[in-house]
Amino acid sequence: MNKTIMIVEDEEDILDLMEYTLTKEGYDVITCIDSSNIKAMLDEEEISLILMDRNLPGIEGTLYIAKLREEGYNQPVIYVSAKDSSEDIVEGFNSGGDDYITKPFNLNELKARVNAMIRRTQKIESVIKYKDILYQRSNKRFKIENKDINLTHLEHDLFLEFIKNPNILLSRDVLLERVWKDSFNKQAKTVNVAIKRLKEHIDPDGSKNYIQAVRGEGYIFC
Amino acid sequence: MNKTIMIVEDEEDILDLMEYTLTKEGYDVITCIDSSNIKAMLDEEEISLILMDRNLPGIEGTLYIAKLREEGYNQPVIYVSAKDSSEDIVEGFNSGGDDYITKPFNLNELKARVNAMIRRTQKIESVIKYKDILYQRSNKRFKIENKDINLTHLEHDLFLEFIKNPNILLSRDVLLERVWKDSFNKQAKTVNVAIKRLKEHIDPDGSKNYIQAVRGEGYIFC
DNA sequence: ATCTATTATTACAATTTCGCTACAATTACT
DNA sequence: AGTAATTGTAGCGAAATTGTAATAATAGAT
Repeated sequence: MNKTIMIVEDEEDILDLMEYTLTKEGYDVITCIDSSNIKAMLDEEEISLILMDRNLPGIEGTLYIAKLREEGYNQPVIYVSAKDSSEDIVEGFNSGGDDYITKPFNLNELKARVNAMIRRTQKIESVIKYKDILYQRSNKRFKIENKDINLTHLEHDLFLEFIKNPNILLSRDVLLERVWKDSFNKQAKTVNVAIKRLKEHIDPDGSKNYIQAVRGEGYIFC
Repeated sequence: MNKTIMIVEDEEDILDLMEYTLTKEGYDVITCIDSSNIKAMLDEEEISLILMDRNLPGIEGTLYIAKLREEGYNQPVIYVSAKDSSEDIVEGFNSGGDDYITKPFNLNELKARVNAMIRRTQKIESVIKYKDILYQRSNKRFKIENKDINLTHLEHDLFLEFIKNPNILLSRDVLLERVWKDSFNKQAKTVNVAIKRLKEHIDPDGSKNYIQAVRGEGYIFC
């Protein structure tokens, strides 16, 4: 699945150039020529990165991003701007930006910075390790103490959710929402049974205690 | 708890300048003048960011980082280098770097880039601290003197109410209303017992006296 | 020092939660 | 379609939690 990048830029030729370059690099690109429908896009699509001009019609890019951040939008932002003084750059970072590219920019550097930011923020780590548990994304399989574990589809998704959130309490509601696609018509007790079945596979003799119930709250993996 | 930054730089005056700047910015700094003990440091300390010169005695910085990445070290890396061509920069990112600052650099920009990288990569966990008590929102757990405390659901809610209102007198009615959902059919004496049970868990030997009764009024936590 | 109202403690009953099982429903695969 | 595997639901029992009431201890007033 391609990652989607949003480019906000009002100069058409620069916009086209960036879109062309990043599309060729394997990204899906959504373009905006002003800030009017950025939020709607962010709400609808899964945007992995925002490339942001600062000189937008109507509003300064950094002010817009600062507002977005306040509202909880957390997507990484790389400014692409002709404002190139140290003060401008610092302002960009302080407004919530993650990187700053000055115009005119080198296309290879743009690609490199975009790739690096996606790499860092999307954590496409091919393996996840936690204690004696190993997960390989390539084949979607878990190993515990180097032994292969056979899980059903549901158990896999459930365990992965725990592995991704070690030491974090997950309520039954949260689990239902994240692991079960059609969570609305499932009842919370369903989680109990699913977890019992998962435990049977990852810790048959119950010695490890990876997943613990927190009474009245949910389950925690540690 | 301060985040720790590792600086790898063989030019002493630059190293000192960076160390001074980042220390003033509130970071702990570990310095290396060559690559010889980087790995040992990474294994021992919790390093949040690596600032890396490329011209190290013995090995090219990008090669070293690429090797680290292969071995699974995942800490964010910002190169700080005099090599400033586009090719050099792209090479830096491709080796596994997350940002690239060219020498000579502006100190404010260094700070801004460092702060932004830390902000992005360190999901700051939300905690409440009061004296030797720590509450972690992520797992809804309390630590006292760094030891995990096991509380029941009710005790948890009750203690949290006190932690949120230190040095404020809370009447039994207020507590009932805020902590018990169905407060209308509970009697005030219920609070007494709940508090006694809470105390047993947070202060078994009664030495701390976190929560005190105020005769005729309620309870106060301090 | 004694008395009294308030709080702490204890014991027990009521309630809630969770793990487990058996079985039904659904899904996946041949 | 037929079969096996997976997943959801309901109910039971054990265990933990919580509320109530009775009793003991205590602080503050007289």
